[in-house]
Amino acid sequence: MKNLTKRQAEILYYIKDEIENNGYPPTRSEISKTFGFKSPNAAEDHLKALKKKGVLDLAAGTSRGITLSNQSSGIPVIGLVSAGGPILAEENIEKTIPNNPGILSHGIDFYLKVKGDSMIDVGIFENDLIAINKNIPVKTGSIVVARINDEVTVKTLTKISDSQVILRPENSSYSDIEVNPKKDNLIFEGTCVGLLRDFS
Amino acid sequence: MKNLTKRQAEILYYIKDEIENNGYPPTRSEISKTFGFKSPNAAEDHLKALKKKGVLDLAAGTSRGITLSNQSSGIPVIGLVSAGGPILAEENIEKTIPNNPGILSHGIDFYLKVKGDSMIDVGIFENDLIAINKNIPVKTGSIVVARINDEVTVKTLTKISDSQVILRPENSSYSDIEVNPKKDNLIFEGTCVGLLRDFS
DNA sequence: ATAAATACTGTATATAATTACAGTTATGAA
DNA sequence: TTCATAACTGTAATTATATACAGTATTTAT
Repeated sequence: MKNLTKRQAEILYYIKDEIENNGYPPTRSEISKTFGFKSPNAAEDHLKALKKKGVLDLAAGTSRGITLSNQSSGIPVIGLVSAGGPILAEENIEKTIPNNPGILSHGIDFYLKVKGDSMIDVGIFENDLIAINKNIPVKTGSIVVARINDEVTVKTLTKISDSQVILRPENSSYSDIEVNPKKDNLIFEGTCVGLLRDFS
Repeated sequence: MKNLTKRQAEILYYIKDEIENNGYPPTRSEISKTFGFKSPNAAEDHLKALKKKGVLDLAAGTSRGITLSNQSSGIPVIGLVSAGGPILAEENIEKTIPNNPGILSHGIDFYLKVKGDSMIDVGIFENDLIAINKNIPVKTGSIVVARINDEVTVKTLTKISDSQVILRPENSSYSDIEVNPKKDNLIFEGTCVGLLRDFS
């Protein structure tokens, strides 16, 4: 996705929101009213800019003819995470799947494709997609996505203090992972809020 | 949902389809063109009838102002199935959750809330929602929803013939269920195409 | 330094869209 | 039989909407 300006992002977000709430996109006038524009042409200009950047499409001569591109309406699925950069970096996004507000009780920032069998005792299997929320504060008992010295892992958080964090694999063949946040580089990427499995 | 006429169901389905494909609902003219009506008022009449029956809502003076009710856009979640009637009977529907075309590779007719632990070895846990497609022909190896003498169960289908059907619980503590379709009343309600779990 | 992009105001217009009113025909229920 | 519902045709008017053109001011790349 090309870099959107702050204003453009606001407008895209508003359109997304309107579609979620009303079931149909806003008109130029509605956009203008919301943002306080005195001319519908301000909205028109923004829509053209957003179209140019590929985040939406406009059907000519069609009222409310705004379609969000999959990219901007979908939720990214993260496969293997490359070392270094942020988890949501373009190179980590395997695909996007349509957003479904209301399907889970918490918001979903991304899906992570599960590797390995370290969580099978709680029914998380290889290739399952776990739904991650980045903003819920991590707490003991939650299943979290943690990055320890640049390696991304999914575990149950069983203890968290300044000097010791314990991450538990939910599989009796594995042992707890102890991390000292003062020595190791530990980042919590989010909390698991749901699971999606496709039998195909 | 009040009983829709065949025509009304066709029109509702078309609207649903348009929203899925375009991202916005059709106009009266577009509906009329699709169904060959010579007057946009035919569509208007249908919309009013559908609104009266509660399956959609119309925003006055608003182009494409059609919102599908949750009931008609969502997918039913089936909790406990009462004996007798069809699985999708109103009384079995616990709630509906928004439809998300594209989230799984097969269509979803309903979700079934899992009871018991008979499928934990394949990661299906109590209270998980399994996504069911009614129309995929059942085959060995699939996880199916079967109704045996009016009791609904989820198992792996391991053998199917005229005289013997074997349903396997995926939990080493349970034994295979053998059914003789000639003697017992066996109905396949659908095939499991996915799984949804909400950590809340 | 200059061009291009961003972020608007202001005006105007063709046309897209809703929606009312007046009918017709058929069907099933009271 | 008569009334309500369903399923349309046909016309028309108001208003909702897209969208072009002409500007202005600011910021950002080159």
